Amino acid sequence: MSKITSQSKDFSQWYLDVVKIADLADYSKVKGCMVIKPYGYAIWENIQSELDRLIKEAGVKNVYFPLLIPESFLQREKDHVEGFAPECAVVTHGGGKKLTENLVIRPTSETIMYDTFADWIQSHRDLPLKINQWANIIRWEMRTRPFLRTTEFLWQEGHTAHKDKAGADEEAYRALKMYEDFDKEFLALPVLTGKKSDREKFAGALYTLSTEALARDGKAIQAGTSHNLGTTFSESFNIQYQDENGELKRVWQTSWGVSTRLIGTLIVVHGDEQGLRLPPKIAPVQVVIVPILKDDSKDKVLAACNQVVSDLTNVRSEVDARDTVSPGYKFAEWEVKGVPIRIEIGPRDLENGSCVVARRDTGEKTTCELSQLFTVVPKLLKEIQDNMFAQALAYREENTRSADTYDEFKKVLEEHGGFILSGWCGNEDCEIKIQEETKATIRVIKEEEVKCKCVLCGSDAKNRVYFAKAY
RNA sequence: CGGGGUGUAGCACAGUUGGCUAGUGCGCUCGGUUUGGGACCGAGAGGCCGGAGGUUCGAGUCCUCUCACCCCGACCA
Repeated sequence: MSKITSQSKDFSQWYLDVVKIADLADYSKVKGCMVIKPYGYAIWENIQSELDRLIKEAGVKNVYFPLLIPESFLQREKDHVEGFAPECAVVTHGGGKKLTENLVIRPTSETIMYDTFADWIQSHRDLPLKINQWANIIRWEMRTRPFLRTTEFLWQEGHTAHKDKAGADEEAYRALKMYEDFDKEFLALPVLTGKKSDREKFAGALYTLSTEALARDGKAIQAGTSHNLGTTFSESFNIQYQDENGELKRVWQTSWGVSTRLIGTLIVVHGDEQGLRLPPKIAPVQVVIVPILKDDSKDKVLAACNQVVSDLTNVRSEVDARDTVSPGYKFAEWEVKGVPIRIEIGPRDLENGSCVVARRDTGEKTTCELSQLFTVVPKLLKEIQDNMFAQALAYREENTRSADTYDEFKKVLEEHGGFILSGWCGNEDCEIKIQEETKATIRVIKEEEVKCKCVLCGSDAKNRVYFAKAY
């Protein structure tokens, strides 16, 4: 196993090293795609199972729709096709013949699902309709990076239909809140939430809500999105229902999703010089037990280790019993992989009936009685989970600054990066000019009444917004 | 598609003004000693030097063409 520190001159290289050395994923021979390895996929499975539970608790049912979408479906909605056409992979042949109509590999499933929604929805009694799909999608991005942006990625996409705007608003904000809570509770990620500017919103949406995390290099990363699609798609796909008065009406829709990018987000937010740090709730291995093996005490030590595994019920623990590498090697390896707790057990410990417990989040080592582990470990896992959130939150707060003038804005951006809270007049020209000159974009709009001036043009601001350079 | 860079063993890289049998470290295999923070000694295996063409007595090295990948931008979850 190679090491991280020496090669990692900049953040980008550090990131690639962590992905590789923590054994999460490899580049695939297919350009822009990646092979997710067992350890990386185990993280995704944990994210999936926890989030899937929350989705179902909200009354959303899982479904599966086809990978291939007739090109004409996409073309039915003008903004949507304009937004996605450039990044679509298109199938032109099948069965050895040229197809009469090209099939697009889904870049997102709105169109193919909503064509069917038109059949499923007839009456107000059919509403709200709430479904979710776990799937892979393809977007032909120009530059890719494992987990953060890949040509193919795995995600979850929720799609709902409602009687009116209020129903869709409520659902869009419910999904946003669900993501915010999930990010906090399971991924220990503090996120900013709010509306995107029209320029940054989803192609075809009325508005887009987003959760935004802050990476250690001071760049923002969009972790999840939730869109109120208005009646855009119900108009192009003719999704209508009869209300209580027999009147024919268009449904209001939402869609919302998070992807394998969450894994990339974990890396860029929680990672450190030693590699990955995983929040206990989604770590594939929560506790690794490293035996110190000497010939005369080997069996006793291993037996004690196995006993710890069986004592730790409801904890994902395992013994690293390899005798081909030294304990020091194992320590380093599991640190790169981000395992929250390491327990060391050797002959010296056995004499005292104790062991060494090391935390990945702080590096702190303590001694603990073996008989107490079953209470100490769960408590410590919770503490690590909370501490990681607190650390990330403190980092974000330290790196969120406000700027009232454009000079100040540019200075903060250059010196610190991070989020910058500034007034914005709501004019797209100002937004574009700021982006062109500084690379910073509006991440989310703070939805509250304010009295301040636009950071660029100086006219009355509609809102304060968080700017940042982004992934 | 623009700008920069790299292609030599599984990985990371050396390789001088062209010169003998292409090297080093990590990893791998075998043997032994080790094991509380990435162990050590010894012996091995592993190469179409990205590809094609050229110059030359002789090319990893020089020339031409090509291909691939990486980084920075435009695009984006």
